[in-house]
Amino acid sequence: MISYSNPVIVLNDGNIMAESEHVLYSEAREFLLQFSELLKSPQGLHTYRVTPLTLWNSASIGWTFDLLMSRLESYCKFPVPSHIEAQWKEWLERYGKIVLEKDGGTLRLRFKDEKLEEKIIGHQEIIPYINKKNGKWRVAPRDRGLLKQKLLGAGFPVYDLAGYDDGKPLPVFLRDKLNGVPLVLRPYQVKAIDTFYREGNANGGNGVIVLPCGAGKTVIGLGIMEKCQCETLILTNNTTSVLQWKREIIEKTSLAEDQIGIYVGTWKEVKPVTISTYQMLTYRQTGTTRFPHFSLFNRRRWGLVIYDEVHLLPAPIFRVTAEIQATRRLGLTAALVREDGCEEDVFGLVGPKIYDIPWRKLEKEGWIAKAVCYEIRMDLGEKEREKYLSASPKHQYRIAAENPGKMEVIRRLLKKHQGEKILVIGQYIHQLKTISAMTGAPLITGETSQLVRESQYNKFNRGEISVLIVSKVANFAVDLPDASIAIQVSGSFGSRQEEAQRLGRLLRPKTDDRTSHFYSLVTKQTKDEEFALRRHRFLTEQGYQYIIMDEKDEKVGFLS
DNA sequence: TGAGAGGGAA
DNA sequence: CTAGATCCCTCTCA
Repeated sequence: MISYSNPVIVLNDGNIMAESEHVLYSEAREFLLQFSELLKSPQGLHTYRVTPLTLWNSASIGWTFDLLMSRLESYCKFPVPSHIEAQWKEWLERYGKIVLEKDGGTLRLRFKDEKLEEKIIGHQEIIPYINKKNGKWRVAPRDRGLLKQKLLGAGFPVYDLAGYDDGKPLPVFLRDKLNGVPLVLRPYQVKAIDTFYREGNANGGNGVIVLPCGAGKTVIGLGIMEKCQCETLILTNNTTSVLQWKREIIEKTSLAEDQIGIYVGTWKEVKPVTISTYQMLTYRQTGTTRFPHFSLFNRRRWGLVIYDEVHLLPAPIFRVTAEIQATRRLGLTAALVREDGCEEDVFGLVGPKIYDIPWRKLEKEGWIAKAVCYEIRMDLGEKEREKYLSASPKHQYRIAAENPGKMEVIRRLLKKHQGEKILVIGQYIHQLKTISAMTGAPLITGETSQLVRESQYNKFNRGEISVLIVSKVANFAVDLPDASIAIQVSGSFGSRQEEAQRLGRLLRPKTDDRTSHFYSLVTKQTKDEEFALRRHRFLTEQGYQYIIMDEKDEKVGFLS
């Protein structure tokens, strides 16, 4: 029921405002994220944005317009402006109105609404992919992806029911090899797998699954391989991750080592299950335009392609992906946010977001550790402030991020959490070296050899050292040990993805059930503050609250 | 034959 | 855009 005591207002421009301190807020947030995204989250009043893409994602998991509106009204202070309601209805209901289906040996585009057919005729860019005969819109199978991409770009999502090639069969079964028993999956993992693979449903078989770090995304990939029973190509973003996939497949499925190939710079093998990197595939000889390794997509009859860390998928891979629309495609990520605006390509070519479980829900159920986030704000010293003001905008962020005043806070936090496993994470090597010199804790950067990294990680794991200082290596390293405390001293501009990744380091469940603490150190009234706010956005969207502290450890507010 | 440095790319 | 990490390839040296 609409009521003035509710927390939500839909504005005339279509944005949604919600009172973040309201008792109904966390419930409302979970609902709003079903069809919108968080735009701004200042204290007190949060803004959400609805776009065609956010609505299509919600349609793809089954929301209808009427269901959405009736549920929305139960959180609203006032009725939704009628022109906004009409706009949303139009956008949402486009999903499913244009269907691509099999028709003999070719494909056919069918309209459930004649008006849409008329609208689309006017779009020049799709003409090359259409052959209109006897009132039927025929599409060549090889144009399946490009047509979908062009139509999506024009604002018309295509509901693809043309089905998949099964690929070459490959028996795969989940099993706990160590104990010789079937592998037991967590309930949400089973649900994610079932959502992807629906028997007899041509639309089951492509899409993106979003799950926090430590929630077992690899196992979901393996579970889907078990459902598909076919040869599989797995793409990921670095070699450590390639090796990790291989190890998990050997440990947790019936597949033997010789059925798994890795395809990277130093070692190239194509086997029934092959694991490669995005950089391998996007490699081009300098000065040429060919991608010599794209052929990997045709080396075997893959029935499934898994895109690990799909938020990092580079542009050329989208192009190949457009050509393999008849192959099942699974995207995995902890945070489906891109700062380059290619979300639409992920949606169009890999698939919509089909499964997404809020981080806080997994926390409540005990699958990931409890975590509290802090933003500690401090001043910039007089001398530094002068330097900041006279610096070019390009350098200002760095000056603020490297604020020497952060040192004292780090010292205090290290003392406060003495005895716990602590990661200090930052973006500037110079700053990290200073911290390492001050604390005596070892520093790991991209320069550190794999051997040394491994030995430090082991010492940290065994508790021989309790503080580890890490650069951006922490963003990519899958083998970085986990901790219960993280101190973020600087970060990559506005990267939400990075912040999510860093908190993720603290989320492996703790044996003693302890709470993890994530500290973000920010210099007041500088660009550092601005970027920090942007970085926090993904986690606040997930329901994490940042407790704002001043230098003296006094609580001064909340960001939620 | 393999290790290691260096360049280019995204 | 930044700064940094990573991966690919090629070249050199033993």
